[in-house]
Amino acid sequence: MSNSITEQKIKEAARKVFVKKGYDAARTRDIAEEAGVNLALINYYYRSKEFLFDKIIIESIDTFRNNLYAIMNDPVTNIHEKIRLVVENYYSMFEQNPELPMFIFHELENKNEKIINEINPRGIIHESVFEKQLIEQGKTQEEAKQVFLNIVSIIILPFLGKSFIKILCGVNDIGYKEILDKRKEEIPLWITTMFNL
Amino acid sequence: MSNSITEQKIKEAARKVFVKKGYDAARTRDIAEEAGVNLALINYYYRSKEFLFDKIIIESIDTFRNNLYAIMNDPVTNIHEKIRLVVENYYSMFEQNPELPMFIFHELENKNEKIINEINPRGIIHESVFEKQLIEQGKTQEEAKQVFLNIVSIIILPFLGKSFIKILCGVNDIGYKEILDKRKEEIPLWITTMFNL
DNA sequence: AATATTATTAAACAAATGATTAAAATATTT
DNA sequence: AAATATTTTAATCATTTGTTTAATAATATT
Repeated sequence: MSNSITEQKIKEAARKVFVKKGYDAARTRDIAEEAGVNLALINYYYRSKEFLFDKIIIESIDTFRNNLYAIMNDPVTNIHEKIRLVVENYYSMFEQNPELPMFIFHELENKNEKIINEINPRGIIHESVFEKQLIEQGKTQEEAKQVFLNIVSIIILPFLGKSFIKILCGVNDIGYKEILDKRKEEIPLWITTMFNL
Repeated sequence: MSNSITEQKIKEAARKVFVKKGYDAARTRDIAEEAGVNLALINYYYRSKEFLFDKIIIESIDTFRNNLYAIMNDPVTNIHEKIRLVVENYYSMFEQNPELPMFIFHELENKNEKIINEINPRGIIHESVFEKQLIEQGKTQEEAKQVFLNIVSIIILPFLGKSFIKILCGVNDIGYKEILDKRKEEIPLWITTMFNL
């Protein structure tokens, strides 16, 4: 009953369609077609478009969140290693799935009340190992949050705003890719320089 | 005929509704109601939802773009003043209209082919005064792009991802606001430190 | 004042869309 | 093998939604 092949096919197709088009533009018929499955089976297995969507967005956010959490709370790695790992983690995630960050950010801003109650509420930076390590370096809790926020901003925004960046920098797809690759190397250094780490 | 009161009311209402809900979730009936105007008048004055949307998104992007362009090409201000002006410009823009950045970024990624052809194609950083000033400081063109991109990333991402940041940092609306206010002061220093300016 | 043009309205249309139903096919249990 | 439960299908429903239409009102022009 639970976790039939069909059920899995629907979820995978839904993930694909929702991530690509967003909740509002995604059609249940798109999902059924992508899954190669009769339209009615979506409601049969998942009750409604909205229930199906909630499952997927919550899974996406949790994956996103948990990766970050694991890196930031590893007691073995130091500050510099953590920064490098965060960069590598998100670069590989977003290079494989360039539409994922916009999906998460957009849907989270859109329908936040409902979703937020369902995802793991534990803050990632607050009382993390990363925070402790920064405090050992003489930073305050508030500064630690800003360090963290700048890491995330510098990594994610270029993935969120591909077209935006192409316009701003006056480059094409190749130029965009070059800029991103170059950044990947520089980000850890930028962060350590910026905060004297 | 052109620019009647009704026509303006529709455009203003449409801007409000589109920015808040996005193209896909916005209903022509929402716009008509917000404008206090008969539904048919939308098509009477603007032909279709899509034509109306295009007008608004292109205006939004151009405003966004032109503000940045003006600051970055002012021959009078130096690098540090430009950075501060960019920060102040976008903070005041986004504090007044917090949903604007997500609107622009999301729609730009969504329907980019059509929109991109209509907006001012001139790159903002390429051959700008800001770029020249950075080159005088010994930076390359590629480095200048990265400087610019980091400024934009650090400023905009926290506005794009309010919920995201609240989750990551484990703060509420007040904590979010405090973080943003604090950043505003720090960003120029971060950028100059990061790039040795 | 008469006429033409423009603006507005209420109603309706056609297509799209999420969901349901009842029957058929398939699998499982007795 | 028969009976029962589960899965799948095609058709249909009820709403929603962008758009159009035809009539009316308001305004401008002659």
